[in-house]
Amino acid sequence: MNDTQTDNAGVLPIADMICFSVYSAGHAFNRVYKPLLDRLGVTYPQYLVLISLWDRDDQTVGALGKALMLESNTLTPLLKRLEGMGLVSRARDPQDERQVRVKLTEAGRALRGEADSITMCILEATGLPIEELRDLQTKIVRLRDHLNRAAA
Amino acid sequence: MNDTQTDNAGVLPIADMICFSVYSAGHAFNRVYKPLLDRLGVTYPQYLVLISLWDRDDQTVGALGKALMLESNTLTPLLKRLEGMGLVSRARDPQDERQVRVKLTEAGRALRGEADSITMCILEATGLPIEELRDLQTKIVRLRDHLNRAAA
DNA sequence: TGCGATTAAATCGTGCGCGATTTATATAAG
DNA sequence: CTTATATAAATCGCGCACGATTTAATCGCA
Repeated sequence: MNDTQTDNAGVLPIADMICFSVYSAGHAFNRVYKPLLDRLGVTYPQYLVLISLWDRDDQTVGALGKALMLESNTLTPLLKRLEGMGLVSRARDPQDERQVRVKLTEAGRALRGEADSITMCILEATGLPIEELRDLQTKIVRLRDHLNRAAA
Repeated sequence: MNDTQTDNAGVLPIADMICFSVYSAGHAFNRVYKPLLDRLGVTYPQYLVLISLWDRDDQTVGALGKALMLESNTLTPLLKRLEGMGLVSRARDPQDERQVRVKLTEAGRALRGEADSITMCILEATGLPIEELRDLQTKIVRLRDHLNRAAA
């Protein structure tokens, strides 16, 4: 026991905690994405919404929330910002007025052309080969799904 | 090409993006931590500060920021909240008045007793064996450090 | 048909995270 | 010494996240 201060039995140093690794890795991704997304004028969560709509246009707030694992209290103001920028439109579904359908505008579709180069920059920045990233991705998803099941 | 809408060449579905896995795994950790930390009355970032101080008391804002990879604009208000709760004290260093030294109060030290059971709950919630978590942790740290180096 | 229960978004308040800037102190160079 | 530079923290503004609540529309069922 040669700790500088106290008996550390039990409590891991922060650097060794997997939750902190995930937490700080999220911040690190943001730092890499920021300058790339600044050129599009969108934030990272906004970019995720665009990706989701590029894949499937005309989704409800709820469907977007399910895909991104976010609630309407997060998405509603974010979508209003995207609408304000002219990248998406929001309108009540006439078939079910409770739902709001989100669609890409022409400007929103146009940004899709930038996505591939951004992805390449990110892959480059990870410094890891693609197979390793895929493997890591699979493991993190498994971890996340376990956590979400435990939280429910 | 049997996509419902468009030609998806190049843009991965969100679910397959490693950045999104990390992003959503961070949220998942928070969801598991929330009810555990609520009983202590602290948030997850505040808890990280406490862990850092339990390991080494009497740190400057800058040192905490380095450990947690956060800036003073994030830490200062957070530390003021911890001070308001009576868990830490903040005081200018007489040797260098630019620096603020953060120390645990008796109440702050007392919370340390709860930490082990929280860690056990989290490990349990991951649903993964300890060796696998350690391996995953190492890989995520490597990814994070690559990203931070690329962002710099 | 009517009315309670359910569902979908939106609203509100709090606490991060961070870019940009400011304030205050310390250090270095002439 | 004094002035320029560097460093540490704080301040300000904005955009997430999310718990709790509210509003509005639909569904279930007698």
